[in-house]
Amino acid sequence: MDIHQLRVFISVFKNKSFSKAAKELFLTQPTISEHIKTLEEELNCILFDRLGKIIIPTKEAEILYQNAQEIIEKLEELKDTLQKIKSKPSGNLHIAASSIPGTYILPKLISSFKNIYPEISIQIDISDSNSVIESIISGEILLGVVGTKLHKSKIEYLPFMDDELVIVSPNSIEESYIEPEEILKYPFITREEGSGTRKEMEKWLRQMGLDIQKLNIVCTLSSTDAVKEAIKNGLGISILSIHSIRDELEYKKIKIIRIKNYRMNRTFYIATHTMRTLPYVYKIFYEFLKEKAFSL
Amino acid sequence: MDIHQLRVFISVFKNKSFSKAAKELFLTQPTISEHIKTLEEELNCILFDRLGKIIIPTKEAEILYQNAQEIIEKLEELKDTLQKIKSKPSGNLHIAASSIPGTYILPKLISSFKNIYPEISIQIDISDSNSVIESIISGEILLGVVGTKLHKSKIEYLPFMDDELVIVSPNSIEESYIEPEEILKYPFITREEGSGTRKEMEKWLRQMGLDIQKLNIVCTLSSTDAVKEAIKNGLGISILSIHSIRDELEYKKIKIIRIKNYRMNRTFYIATHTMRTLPYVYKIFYEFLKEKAFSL
DNA sequence: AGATTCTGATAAAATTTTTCTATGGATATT
DNA sequence: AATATCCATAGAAAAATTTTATCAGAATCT
Repeated sequence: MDIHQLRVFISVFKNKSFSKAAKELFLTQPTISEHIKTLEEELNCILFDRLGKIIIPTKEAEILYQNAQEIIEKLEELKDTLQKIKSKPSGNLHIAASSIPGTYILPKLISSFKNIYPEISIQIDISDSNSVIESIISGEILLGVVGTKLHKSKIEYLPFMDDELVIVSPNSIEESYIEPEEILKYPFITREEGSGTRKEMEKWLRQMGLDIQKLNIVCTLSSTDAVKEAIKNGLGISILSIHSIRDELEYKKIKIIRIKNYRMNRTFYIATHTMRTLPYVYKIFYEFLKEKAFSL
Repeated sequence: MDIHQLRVFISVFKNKSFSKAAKELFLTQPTISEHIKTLEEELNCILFDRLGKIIIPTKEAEILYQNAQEIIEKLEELKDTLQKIKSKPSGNLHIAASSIPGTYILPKLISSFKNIYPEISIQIDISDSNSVIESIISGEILLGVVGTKLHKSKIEYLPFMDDELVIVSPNSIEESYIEPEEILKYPFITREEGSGTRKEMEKWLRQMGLDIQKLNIVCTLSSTDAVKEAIKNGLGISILSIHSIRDELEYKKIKIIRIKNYRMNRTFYIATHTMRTLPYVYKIFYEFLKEKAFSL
């Protein structure tokens, strides 16, 4: 059954005439006749008694009229709903991010996003870049923020924010610029094996040509905050994202030591699946991030 | 939009596959593709993300799924309703009848009809045959019972019951068979001018070759009951339908005088419009009357 | 009563939509 | 790397919708 037929029926019922319905719907009268006939056959009942000049709807027509109207209304409503979720973003935003973006970058951005779209609720899952990408591929998550590019064919990466890894030390250390090898001189605080940050750290040390085995590791901790506390208390130095020590730097609780002629820069990316359609809320958030990119 | 497309969509959504939907609906996979494409265009949104081997429904698809199911359910329900009013007769039966059938024949029949179909409520409008036919032609009434055929082209008449008009007299009169002219001897009670029964009476007297002016009219009354009372009290004779004096004859309150070699027979008909469709309740009642025809 | 003007029905042609076959490219599985 | 399975696309075939043209019946108006 076609909705079109129901519309035709409704017009005939209202106009009490096949030909008037034809005019109303910009169709010809035989077309109307045909549609009513089809409906009558499909529903196995007579809808109009043709008395020559006038037609009279049957009881069946009265029932059909009520229901047909409801069905068409429901359909219009549905179309409306589908349009509205495009124009009035609300709902749940479930995103994943690796630890630095998830902990130090997104919360601030999300706070200002919530000011614009208060009805949108947001959930951030923090894990490492690898898990974030995996959950996007598996379809669990539609949008992530990561610091590494993986599975390049299936994931679209939009550069979104720069990060710099710096050597963070207690204020007690006087030097501000050192050679890479000098790192080995200082007591070093590290993250637990397997953590994303640990891998990242090792990658950079290797890149500077340092043998990780030769590090003077005094402590292994399992969170960035714990590492920061250890540094504040003069336990040693570590390598951290500049984003993670914004406050501590401002209040001069710790200091940065830079390596001569060397910067540990990296970029965070917004990661999405190349083939998935983002619901409107996600698109909005995506555009928002794009606009705010590189602003911190 | 075709309901068919919604069914296709629902199948794809449930099966999470175009080709499985094709199998389920006995269509080919390209047909399914085409239908989903059409829907997507009509609703102006993507319904499934095609990730190669698997498809994932979008948010829009989730919404459409809910609504499409409801719409289809509503449609099935509607078809059901239209079938049910065929199988479970209930509702209102509005019929018209001329005075004798309406007063003395139908009540009894309706009583036994109600025993079979208790949910059907019945209204009888009693008027003269002319008005009954007019109200059928005007569409006000779908079924009537009358004693005369009028407007034969538009009305279908089904013979339904015989009537005999008899001369009714007080028990005090001894004769039981008289010649037509002898009617003039007796004091005569008549109905008011314009009433159907009066016209009928005049018609029969004229047919017997009697001059109505010569009747010895002692009283003009406006209901059959009043006439009967008058006869019981010995005021005079009258001509009445045999149906209207069934009880009085049984208890011998009055007597019948017949005319030698002459019978005032007529037939009652069930009258319906040739072009109107009878709702199922009416059809049932019509069949019921047909079955009970000539049974009283 | 007869002409006119409504009404809807019908047949045949034109058009549009639906469906199929065949094929291709992509992804997942072994 | 080979195979199987998935969806998309193009073109042909089938089915449906719609139109034009015409008819017959009913109401209306001389």
